Amino acid sequence: MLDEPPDSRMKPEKVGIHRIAELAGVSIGTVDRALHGRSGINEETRSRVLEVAEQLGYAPNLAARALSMAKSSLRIGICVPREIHFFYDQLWQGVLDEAQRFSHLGIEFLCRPVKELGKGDAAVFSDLLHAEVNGLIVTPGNPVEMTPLIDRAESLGVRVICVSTDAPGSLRSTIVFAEPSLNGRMAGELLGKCLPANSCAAVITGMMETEDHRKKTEGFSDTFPNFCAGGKVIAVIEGRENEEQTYKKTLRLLSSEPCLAGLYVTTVNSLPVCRALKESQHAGRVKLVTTDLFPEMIPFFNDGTIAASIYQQPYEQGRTAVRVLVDHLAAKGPIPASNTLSPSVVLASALGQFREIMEPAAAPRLKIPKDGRWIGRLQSQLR
Amino acid sequence: MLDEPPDSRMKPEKVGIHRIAELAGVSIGTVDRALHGRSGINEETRSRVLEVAEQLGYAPNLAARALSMAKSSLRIGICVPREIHFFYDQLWQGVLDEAQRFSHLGIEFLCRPVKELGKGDAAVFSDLLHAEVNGLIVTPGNPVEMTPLIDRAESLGVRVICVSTDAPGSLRSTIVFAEPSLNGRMAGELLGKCLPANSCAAVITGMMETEDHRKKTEGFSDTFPNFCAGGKVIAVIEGRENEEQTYKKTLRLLSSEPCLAGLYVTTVNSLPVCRALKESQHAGRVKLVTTDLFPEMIPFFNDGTIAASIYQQPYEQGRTAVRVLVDHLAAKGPIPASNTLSPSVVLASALGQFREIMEPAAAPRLKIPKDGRWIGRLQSQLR
DNA sequence: CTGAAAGCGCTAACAA
DNA sequence: TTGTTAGCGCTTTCAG
Repeated sequence: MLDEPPDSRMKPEKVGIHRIAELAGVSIGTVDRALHGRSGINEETRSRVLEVAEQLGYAPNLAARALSMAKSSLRIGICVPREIHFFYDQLWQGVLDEAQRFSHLGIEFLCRPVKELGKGDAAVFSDLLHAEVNGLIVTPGNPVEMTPLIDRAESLGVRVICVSTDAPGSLRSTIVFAEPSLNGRMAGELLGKCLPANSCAAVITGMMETEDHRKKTEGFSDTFPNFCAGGKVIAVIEGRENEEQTYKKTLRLLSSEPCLAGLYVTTVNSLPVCRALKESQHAGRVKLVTTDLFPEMIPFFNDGTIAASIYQQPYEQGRTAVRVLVDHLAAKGPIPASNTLSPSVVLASALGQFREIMEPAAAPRLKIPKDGRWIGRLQSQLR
Repeated sequence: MLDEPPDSRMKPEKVGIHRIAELAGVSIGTVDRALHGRSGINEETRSRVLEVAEQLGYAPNLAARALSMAKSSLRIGICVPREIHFFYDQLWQGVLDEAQRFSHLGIEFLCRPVKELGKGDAAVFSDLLHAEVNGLIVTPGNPVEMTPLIDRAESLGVRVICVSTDAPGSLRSTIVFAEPSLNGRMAGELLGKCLPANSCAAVITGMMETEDHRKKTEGFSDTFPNFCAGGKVIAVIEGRENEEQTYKKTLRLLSSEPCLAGLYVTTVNSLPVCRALKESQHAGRVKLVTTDLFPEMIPFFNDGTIAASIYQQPYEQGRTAVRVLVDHLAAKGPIPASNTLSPSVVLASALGQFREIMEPAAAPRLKIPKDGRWIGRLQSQLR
């Protein structure tokens, strides 16, 4: 163990706008104008200042900036559904957790949860626009209806980030999500690799009108045969988000298609499928790949009914959306054109890793301020 | 589209030490003393101030604090290997990216890369301790040698976070990693589910003396039979991190065990195994699960030689380590006892999601300041 | 024991 | 076109 004397590090001369001003022979006001491309400065002076800054490797002190801009602080609006809990609780939690971490930048978060995907989000959205937000995080349940609103926001200089669901034709600054077709393709690859050649598989989805459901189904159908020689997708069943209907249709499918070896459920509605499989003695024999993850699925993982689940990581989606927006707004960084998360493959052995999700006790029913108002702040550190 | 008038939100009165001082009828100096448990204040006054603060839900403005404490700012030391590139470049990148995001807190990062895991890290570590860091991020390649150093650091009030590798007996504040045995178990479950009953599998590892390699191997051996009825792990081969040796041993295994149906490589050394499989016409027929991910693996994914890879997400590990440490140091938040990431299952269909890793062009060979000194700063935003 | 005041580095409004 | 100056909210030092 070397016990060397503290190394003699020299303090590198602080480089701030004052230093630049000094070296360039101007005042800090001018330096500021040069650095920010503001008007009212001689081009010659500007380039001289910039050169000095560059030479010094100047980087602004963001703490100082945040502080000095404290009055005109940033406001971020959030318009995301409450239902389905399983998914959006996690998303909200991610948003709030990350928001909290930026409390010191004095960023204000206006949380406006909507009841359900696509229900009343347009009203809430334009409401937030009027609140003069600088950025908006939204889950556009109804892209067609939402697109003009998003475009208007962007044209007003309000950066819009879509989370979890896209509004493809719109001018939104970026999207944070797990591509639905990728979900389908991963499921297809997994099942294709796990089943013997010439196997039959089926998809149980919600409704093919829904883009998300359709894309997952297509992704699966395209991919499965590539990984299972001679494999076929013999049925696509629409459960229409209804438990009873899904349960019955699954039972019917199982009895009418005895060759069935694999099943892919594209929605969160996997419990009725699990029940149908168990009750008809198919559990474990028909390989089941589901979507997302919630506590009620645990037993079906443990007894082998569910082979794997493709998890869209809502918590990470929420965190990422906030992070990207804040990085852009506060640090003036660029916004990546897209931030697609890779869905993760959940296996029984790794269930323990998704603790936050599996222990409702640890994350008591998420409380979002009723009045929709929420200001970032860290836990009180009094004492 | 509702065009309502801007809602009449009242500005919530800013709550800072001035506000507290006002309401408590004291000066900001006194408030500061109360809030920080400093001496020289009447206990009665203190509790009154604290009460007011609590009532107001006061949270300090960290930007202001960082600014005013600019001289005595936080210092974080980072002691992580350079080699193997595949893995540690990503880890470093995650560390630097996240560090950069905290530049506004005026945190100073002392980066001291060591050549290779366990090579000279003790010296670097105690060096950093002398630099009076407040926190340390380290990859203890040789836990036994490192433990006393870590313990000393912690006893000096320096929080130590282990990344990627643990020093189990030490007093380190927390660990950020993907549990090796979990890697093995996931690989075992995947192969077990993809192979028919009574299949034979084998493990190719580095050396069983290495804890990481041993744990992965054990995890796999324990799990595989649970998911493959009658399945057996018929061989554990030590490639000793040597390409040639691994290649030859794999070839030998393949010819001596014609029943072999599955293979799990626990180390980054999977290329020679891929080559052996292809050249002996076993590619695709023997299901291969590998570890980690780097560009040279792409073709083997695409042609089906590699069925899946268990990826330890080094980038996320680096980011998480910095985030946890900064959250604790700057915001005085608690340090979670452990932060285990779930390894992700990489499939051919999802390769595109790991773009950062797959496109060396996009991330030109990571540059870590040679002198080991690095101060958080955002990319120069000069014009 | 308590109050007053000087910055930290930057932005923005106002003067020249 | 440029310089000057008043804060932003907090820590810290120096008086009272």
